[in-house]
Amino acid sequence: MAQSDTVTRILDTAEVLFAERGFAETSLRNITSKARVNLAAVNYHFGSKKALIQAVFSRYLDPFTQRFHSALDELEKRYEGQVIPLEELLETMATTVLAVPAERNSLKVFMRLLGLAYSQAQGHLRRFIQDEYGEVFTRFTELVRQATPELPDAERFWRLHFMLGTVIFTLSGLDALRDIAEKDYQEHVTVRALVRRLRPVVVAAMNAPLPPSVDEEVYANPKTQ
Amino acid sequence: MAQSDTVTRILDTAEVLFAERGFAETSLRNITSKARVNLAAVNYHFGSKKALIQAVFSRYLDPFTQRFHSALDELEKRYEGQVIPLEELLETMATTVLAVPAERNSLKVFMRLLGLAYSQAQGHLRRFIQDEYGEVFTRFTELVRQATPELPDAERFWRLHFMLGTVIFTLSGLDALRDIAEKDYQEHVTVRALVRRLRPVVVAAMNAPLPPSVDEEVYANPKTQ
DNA sequence: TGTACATCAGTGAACGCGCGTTCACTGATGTAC
DNA sequence: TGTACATCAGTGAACGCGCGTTCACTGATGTAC
Repeated sequence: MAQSDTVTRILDTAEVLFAERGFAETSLRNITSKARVNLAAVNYHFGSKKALIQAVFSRYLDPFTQRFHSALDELEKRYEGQVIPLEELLETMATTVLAVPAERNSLKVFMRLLGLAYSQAQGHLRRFIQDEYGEVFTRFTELVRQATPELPDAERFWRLHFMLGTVIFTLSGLDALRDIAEKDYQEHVTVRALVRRLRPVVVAAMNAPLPPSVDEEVYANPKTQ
Repeated sequence: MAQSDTVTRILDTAEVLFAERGFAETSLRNITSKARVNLAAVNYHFGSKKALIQAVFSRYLDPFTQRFHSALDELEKRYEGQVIPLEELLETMATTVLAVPAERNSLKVFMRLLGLAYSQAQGHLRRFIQDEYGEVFTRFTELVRQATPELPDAERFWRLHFMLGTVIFTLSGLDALRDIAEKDYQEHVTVRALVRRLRPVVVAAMNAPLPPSVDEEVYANPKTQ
């Protein structure tokens, strides 16, 4: 086994198992036996299970942030100081998200991992991701701010997270949802088809009318459609 | 300790710990020591950890489905066979979701649990929820179908799940998001305030224009806002 | 009213098991002189 | 060119620990006659 093929095999196997069952539910013995690698190799190469989890994320997020920064650079150059439209920003993000894992056919895995990062306990992981990759997200939200000057800052913040929820929830639960959709509507759903469906929904959501301020709020007439 | 106060204490403690850290990360020893109850009591009263997890869900979902059915009955009576507008349906669902846990001040816990049900491995849990509570969800989606006749069935299916993602992701990650929002925008966010923000977004998302069919799809002119 | 027995909630201690991690070790390859 | 030593990837076996579950038991309350 040449000069750390082992490391790659551990990462490849770990990301699949983590995505399928979560971090706590996946033991190092699961990983190493499936990867046909010695149990002690994980601790030898990564130091600990925590560090392995972080390494799995880095392998996706490092190329992602790099590409996303370049894509945003290009966009800024193309618009020469003019405001970049929201659709362009969303499109660029979608394209980058799709491009990265395409190299190893596992967008699903990437999305499941992101979903887990948010929902699983693993406080260390949220901190790690924020520290290492928070910057590119900040850059993106600043551009979104310029593209949506009419939105109050807090409203924009919440709507971005609403949409983040939509995307992560849908794509990370894709397998289960796809099974239902296939059974009920006889259509096979690709990730790209889903992104096509997501586009108008996300744009409409970001451009939705502002909620009434608290004192204006009244009981809606139930007869108004 | 009178006639199964113990059961209540176990459930009260378990739901909080499960919501905070997930199922696998919460041991029976965590629960029983915090609830100041004997370790063996969980297996005595519930039979197993799995059954305890399901009991925690039933305690929320039983009253929820009951109230939701009544609310839908009332709505159908009020509209006497006419189509119930989408806004009414969404409003009714929101009201019911808010009403149930209000009785014990833990909407947050309820939402975290729902989020976990989707994202954690726990296959038994998804099956349990589908079997026990699938019916009311089916009834609701049928009413939504009547309210949105212009949407293709598959499109409606996906949009409902997009919105489910938004709600579950936002409310289940509420604490973390609230911390950020409070720091950056100096506003304290209540769940009710969030629901107020969610309303127009969800409506706009459901009413978004249909995506172009695959053959119509062309590269958008980057200059069009 | 009294006694014998059954039921039930709860307990304390132990069970075997799988976990992440550690440690002493091997054997191949690279480096210094 | 040859030898001694260092470095490095990888290994096999064991470590202690916390886990869910089980089991024999207690003591209070209810029921039958």
